[in-house]
Amino acid sequence: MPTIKDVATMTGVSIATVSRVLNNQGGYSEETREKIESAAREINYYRNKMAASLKKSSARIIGLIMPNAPTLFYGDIVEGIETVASRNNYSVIITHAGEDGTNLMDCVSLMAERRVEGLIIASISLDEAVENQIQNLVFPVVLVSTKSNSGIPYIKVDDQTAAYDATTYLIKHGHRAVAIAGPNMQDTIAGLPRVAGYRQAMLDHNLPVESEWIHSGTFSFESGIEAMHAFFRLVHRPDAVFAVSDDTALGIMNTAGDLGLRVPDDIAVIGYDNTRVAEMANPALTAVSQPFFQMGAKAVQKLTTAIDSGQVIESEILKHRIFERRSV
Amino acid sequence: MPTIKDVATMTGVSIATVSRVLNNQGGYSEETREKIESAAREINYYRNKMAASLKKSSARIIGLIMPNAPTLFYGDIVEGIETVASRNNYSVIITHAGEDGTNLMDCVSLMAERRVEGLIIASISLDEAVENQIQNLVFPVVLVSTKSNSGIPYIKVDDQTAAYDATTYLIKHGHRAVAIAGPNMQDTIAGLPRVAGYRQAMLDHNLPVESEWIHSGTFSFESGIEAMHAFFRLVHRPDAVFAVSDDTALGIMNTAGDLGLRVPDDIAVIGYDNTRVAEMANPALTAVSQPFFQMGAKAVQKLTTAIDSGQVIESEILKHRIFERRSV
DNA sequence: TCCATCAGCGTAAACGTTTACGTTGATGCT
DNA sequence: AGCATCAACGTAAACGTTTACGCTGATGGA
Repeated sequence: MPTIKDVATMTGVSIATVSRVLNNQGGYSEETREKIESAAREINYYRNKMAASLKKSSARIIGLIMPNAPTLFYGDIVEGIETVASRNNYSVIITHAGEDGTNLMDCVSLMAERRVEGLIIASISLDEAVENQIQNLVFPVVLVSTKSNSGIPYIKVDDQTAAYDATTYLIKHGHRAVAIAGPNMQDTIAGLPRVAGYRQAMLDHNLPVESEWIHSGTFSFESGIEAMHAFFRLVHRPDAVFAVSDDTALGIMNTAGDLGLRVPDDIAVIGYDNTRVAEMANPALTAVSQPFFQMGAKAVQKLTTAIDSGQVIESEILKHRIFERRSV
Repeated sequence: MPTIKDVATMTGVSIATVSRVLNNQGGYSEETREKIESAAREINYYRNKMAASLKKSSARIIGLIMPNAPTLFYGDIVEGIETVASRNNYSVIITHAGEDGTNLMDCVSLMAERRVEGLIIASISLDEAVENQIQNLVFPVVLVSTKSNSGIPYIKVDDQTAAYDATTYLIKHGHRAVAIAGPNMQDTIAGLPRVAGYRQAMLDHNLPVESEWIHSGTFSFESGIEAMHAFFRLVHRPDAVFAVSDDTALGIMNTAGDLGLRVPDDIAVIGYDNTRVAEMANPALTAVSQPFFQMGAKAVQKLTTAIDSGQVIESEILKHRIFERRSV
């Protein structure tokens, strides 16, 4: 590939001058600028950012580590990140850490080797080894839609109060036997807090919760199907369910339909995430939202200001919101 | 950040030796390897891939350019790409080219400056300027879910025969008044070919097509809603519709329900894409599939073999398939 | 006329690696 | 003893930039 040296010899100037016009730094005549620019165009010259980054020790790359889970909000979060990244002249490089983040340490190391200037880890819960590794990094890291208990900053909604609000919403609409479907009980970030919020809401409204009303799962569509079948068999059948994801909510709604129950008349359901399928469901799904795009955007903003200022990043709880549609 | 030189002075060897053990190249004793490795760990050394890439003039990065369109298959295609990329020790760097690829030239330039070794452009149609730019690139480029008429290789399904098969499927199931909903008539890649396939299928089965049965749109959910309302008002109302995307299909199904029509009894619908929502729809949506994950995976495979061999990439038509569910 | 100033440009070092090539000492063989 | 061989390492150049610093000639002012 052509280098700066090629265009320098073509135009009879030094590489320093070429570099200067390529970076609009001034210190050259209008005439030489035109010569250089047309020469560069002619030989199809593209500057080598790797070399520049090496010299400046600033690669203008931010890293993104995602789980392999086939989630519908994947695109939103990536777009949020990439949008504000590119606006600040950063490129983003993306990796997957396996279904449950098995591969996370390697991903972090890779990012360090690539000399990213900031790192975002989305929707993966960290074990102690990774937390240690991250503490020793020289660039800022921020978690999105997950959290840490060792000081690594994160951006997420408050799962517990979001869950609290969701079930309270059901209660306010007259439901007394409300169930929860889909939470992974091993998941201390998105699982347990949501059932805790659910429990608290029931408690605060003096409603009993039967143990069969808590049907755990994996946040998946299938979890919703299983849960609904289980609920259906109950003698004291719930009349509303808080699904811990939109996928799960659709599973609930579909099998409710198969079972001859009408949503929301026979059974109300509220979802979680407010992905694009929520409005496409039938009936349209009422859901509490996680603002994925905004989360990604905010993560990059925090990262860039941290990079520029050297200041440490503060965690932030984003406010959720219930999007009322027609499933309750 | 610590460099190779730091660990060299720490252990009393030269940087060449450090480099050798870091790359498992042999030519050192077991003793020094251990010294070096533990020293590296101690000072938290990460090799600088940018510097290495500069020297080796191989960055092991492949570029991915996506549209900004909020599509549900975004995640699948990215995962397909990243999975086989990382398996081959490539990182992937991702950019968005705006809603309709407005920004595409800049994106390509950025990729060239970052010295990607291969480039994937997904789901964006190229204008002449970009095609020219791409022709002059020194690294291989492959298009995914879009095509080119100037020799740039692509991977996609055959939209026209896929559309043909979809409407034939409806016809075989006894429908005679089949409509098409959602195609963008400006889109010569995903729009026109699909209505052409639709028309051909109708023609081959001696079925008349009324002009009102072709309801154009933007592949969106809303397009489906509009189309269904329009169909409903017709005196000769269609009894089946081929939706040009799953989103559109859901729009059709939902408003059909609102209008008191039952799917598939009163009106059958077949989707396109077979995204994850297809199985989550109610009733589950029969759809012709685009294998997004596989498309991404295949793109990277072609890219890596092209990089290694220098050979030119051949376009490939992936076979679509109809996933039969319950909407027809 | 002389000097200061400055636009316009060149020189060279540095960024952190990789790697061709050279060097050293030990070992084995005759 | 003499030599070849080889394991184990060091030296230094190179990759393509950026940038501090220095230089030159023209210009203007006194």
